[in-house]
Amino acid sequence: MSIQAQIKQTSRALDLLEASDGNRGVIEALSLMIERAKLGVGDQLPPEIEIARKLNVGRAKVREALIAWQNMGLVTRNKKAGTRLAAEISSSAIHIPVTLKLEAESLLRTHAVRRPLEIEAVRLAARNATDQQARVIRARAAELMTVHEAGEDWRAADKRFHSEIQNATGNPLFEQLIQQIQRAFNEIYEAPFGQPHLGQATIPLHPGLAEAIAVRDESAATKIMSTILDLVEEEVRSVMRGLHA
Amino acid sequence: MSIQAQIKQTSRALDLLEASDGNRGVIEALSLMIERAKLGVGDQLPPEIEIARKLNVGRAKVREALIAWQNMGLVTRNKKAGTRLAAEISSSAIHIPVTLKLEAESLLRTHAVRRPLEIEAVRLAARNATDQQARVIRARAAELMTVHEAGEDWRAADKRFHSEIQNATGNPLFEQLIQQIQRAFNEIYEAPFGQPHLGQATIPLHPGLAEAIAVRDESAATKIMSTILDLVEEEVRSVMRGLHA
DNA sequence: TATATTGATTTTGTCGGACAATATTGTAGA
DNA sequence: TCTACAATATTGTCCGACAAAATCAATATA
Repeated sequence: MSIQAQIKQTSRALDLLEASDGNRGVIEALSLMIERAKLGVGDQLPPEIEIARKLNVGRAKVREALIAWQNMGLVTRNKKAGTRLAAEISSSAIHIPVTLKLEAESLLRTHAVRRPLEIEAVRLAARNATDQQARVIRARAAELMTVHEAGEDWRAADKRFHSEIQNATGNPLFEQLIQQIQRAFNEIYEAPFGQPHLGQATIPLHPGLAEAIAVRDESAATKIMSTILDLVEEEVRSVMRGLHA
Repeated sequence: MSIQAQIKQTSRALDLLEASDGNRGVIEALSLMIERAKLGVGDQLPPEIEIARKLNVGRAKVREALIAWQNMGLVTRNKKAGTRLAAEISSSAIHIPVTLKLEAESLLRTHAVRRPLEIEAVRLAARNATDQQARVIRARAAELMTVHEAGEDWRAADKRFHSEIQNATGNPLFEQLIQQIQRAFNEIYEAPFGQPHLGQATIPLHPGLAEAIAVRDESAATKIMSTILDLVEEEVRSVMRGLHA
């Protein structure tokens, strides 16, 4: 290898920290700025021009960083209204974009990916939940039953229940991943089929699930969760059959 | 509401299709262009300026679209080398961005999420693999062993092996998700710890895994995969311990 | 001949300035 | 008090220019 090439490599390795991928520097500086100013969800950022001046970079660079955040759903941008925070931003966190490529026939595939994650989440919840969390899970299940029996829209309550379970795993990634997959699922489901009210049949199973987690019975909990997922899958299949007919 | 405001709203609703979020139009046009030109993974796109001319928009707009794709991992961009496709792009697919928020201590958490996905992938592969796919998996395992015994860098071969398994599930979402999580894992791993050569100890187990899948033994296959994941996890733990000491 | 160096070229990256589009805000009038 | 209109701030888009870097080709050197 030539001397110059060696020098090049060395210097590149040294620069990796700050230069590694384009506007990372700007993003980090912005995160820090936000943290310092104690901006929370809903707060407005300074205009692009001002940020650019403050960070001593061009407006284009700031724009790219902000657009990247917009694509990740961390901020919303509007003319005149400016850029507003849509999620908590801390300088210690890395946001990693993952893209799911969804085609029309992806409904069942999405569900197939969700399955192992949900089951593992339930298992971990049964293993790791604190007594406090177990109580909350039981309460959420009771709440869900009340809403359901009253004939009201139970989806929000259902979501709260499962959120609590995922929260009890002790690993926030489960909640993040599952909910985003769920969101993707709804996105392709709503388009052709309208309002999703999937999973009605599974609701009577929920109190049992809560109970199994509360008494730390991993095997019973995963078994119930598995049944729930089976029912949902069956429902999806029948809806799709109905559509093709 | 004023008449003008009403008109405004109506026209906005009509425009929603194409204008909804900024450069969606450009992105769609680009997808179509790529599909027409039959560009696949690894192929190079025309330079920004040319794309801009062809789509009759400014270079800035094209750049934003391409950068959005870059952030989603769909393309790679380099000076002089140009923009290359890193994933299949078709106009019929939706790319849904999912962002994982990773904190410093996320290494093990990332692994914990990967675990159920990998195990389920292996199970499905054992169930669904065609004879042809089984043969390829066996071949990849043999290849991996050769490379490893020769003392060379086995990571690429390892990746090919696991890709083939995920491919054999019949559900492309598994491959997408697992590999992106893996990418995230490496991103936080490489930064503090340097070269990642994790999983060396698991290589001797790989031929057995290939064999189990080939003979459709789901339970043996998931068992071996589980062991492999355990070993990797232990390795991560020990590396982290070494660092804290 | 083979290898290393140098230089040319192409493409993305960054900047600055200008104007367009538009949502918000304020203001005047019914 | 509400409605319609105008002013204004901010993002969105375009253009032109140059910087930076990676690749490729030609040249020099061992």
